[in-house]
Amino acid sequence: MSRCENCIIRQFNSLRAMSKEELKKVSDTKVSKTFKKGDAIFEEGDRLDGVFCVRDGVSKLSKLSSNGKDQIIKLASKGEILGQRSVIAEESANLSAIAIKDMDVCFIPKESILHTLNTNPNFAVEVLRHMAKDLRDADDVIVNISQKTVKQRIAEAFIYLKDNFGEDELGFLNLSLTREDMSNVVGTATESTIRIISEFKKKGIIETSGKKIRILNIPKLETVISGL
Amino acid sequence: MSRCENCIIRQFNSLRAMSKEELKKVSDTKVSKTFKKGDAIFEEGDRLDGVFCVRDGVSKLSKLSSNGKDQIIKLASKGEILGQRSVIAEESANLSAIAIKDMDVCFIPKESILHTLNTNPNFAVEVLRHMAKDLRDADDVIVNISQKTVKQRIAEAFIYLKDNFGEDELGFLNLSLTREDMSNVVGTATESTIRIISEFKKKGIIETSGKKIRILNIPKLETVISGL
DNA sequence: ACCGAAACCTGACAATTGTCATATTTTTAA
DNA sequence: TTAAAAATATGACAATTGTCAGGTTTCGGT
Repeated sequence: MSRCENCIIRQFNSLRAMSKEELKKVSDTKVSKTFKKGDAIFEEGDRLDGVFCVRDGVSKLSKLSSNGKDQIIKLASKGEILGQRSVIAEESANLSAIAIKDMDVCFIPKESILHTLNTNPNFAVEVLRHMAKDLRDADDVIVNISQKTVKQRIAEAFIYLKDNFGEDELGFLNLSLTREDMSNVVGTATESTIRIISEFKKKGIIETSGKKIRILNIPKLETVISGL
Repeated sequence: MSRCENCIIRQFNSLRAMSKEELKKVSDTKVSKTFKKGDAIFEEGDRLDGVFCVRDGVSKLSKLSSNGKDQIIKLASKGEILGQRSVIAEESANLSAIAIKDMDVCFIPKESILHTLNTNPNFAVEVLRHMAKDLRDADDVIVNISQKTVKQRIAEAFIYLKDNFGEDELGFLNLSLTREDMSNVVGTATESTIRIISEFKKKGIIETSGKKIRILNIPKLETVISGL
């Protein structure tokens, strides 16, 4: 089994602020796990006794609202640490984490994390910086959802998917969400998303092939986002 | 001038995790300031060279959206620390802080904060816990804004104002927002807010006297929130 | 290759929310 | 106190979005 000390993923998250010794301890207690598309890594309300470091795949972090719909708060992929907020706050999970692409993760028991937090200020500050960034992102999402139209938000979501997950050789988005997941990201009804995607197709802004989506005209997308 | 070591406000925020010595240093470098209603403590994009500890009054933290409307992300009062996120992330402020009730704050230069963060893990973890809570709150706001109607959100806002800022002897809310600020909290047009408040008045759910608002029927408000 | 389930699509309509225009009331400041 | 400015209020209407009801297509497993 691979050792954390040699793990490249580490470079992308706060674990890089751990000392050699701390990493060794983490490595000794960690457990590799895999999750298939659709599997839950954890669910809202679960007590987490550790965090999950994503080595491969993608997970959606969502929260069930009182009207029965899921709201996707974030998409997490390689390098992200899941469950950190709950472990630090010593609360049960406020979000569910469901795999939307087969995942390869390391489970790290919370003891190593909490101990390092309490003894290594570098690590604590590194985690703090990450959380500060998440918080700013959340603020931006709040503004977007409440001040932009559904069409603008969907256009933004495509740009987001391109920028964060990239495109394959043929220009198709590496990560294609179902219309329903897309709706849960932007906070709207599935039918609305379908209609707007159809409209984008008719206008030559995007193109689909099977369930893959290719962005054809970024300037037009930007125009939609700007709301003109 | 009063000393941080004796400041009661400290109990409510992460400064309580500082040692006597650290507090003394903070106290020596801090500067008391007052802001009148309408004054900006700082604005979106400002580089902050410290944080602001609120001793009295209330501030709205808001972000301007591309369509020219403000979105209020949070209302901060006694005990809150403003600007912490930006100082920690070493970024310019992502939000503006405007006083909505005359304020009495202490400005604490970032050096003391950052130095303590890097040397006192207790303090770092305490700050982390606070930020973890803010992040969860932000997640909840995202779900609320995208999945609930304007009417539900306004009803929730009244409960929020009552729970967080309390009522005076006569049962009037201690903090009354203008209709415009209320709109910017729930993310809707001012006219919509006015209409819904009128409706609540007609239904005997709330009552107004001048610019003060009194909640008359909490169960009815809860019913509105539940969406039946 | 086939079946059932899930995903996708479209129309028709209703509900919600935003915009504009215009009063009225309240607050503020000279 | 009094005039100007800001906040509140309401109507009429348009735009956006949601819901329901029916389709078709695509996909995964046997």
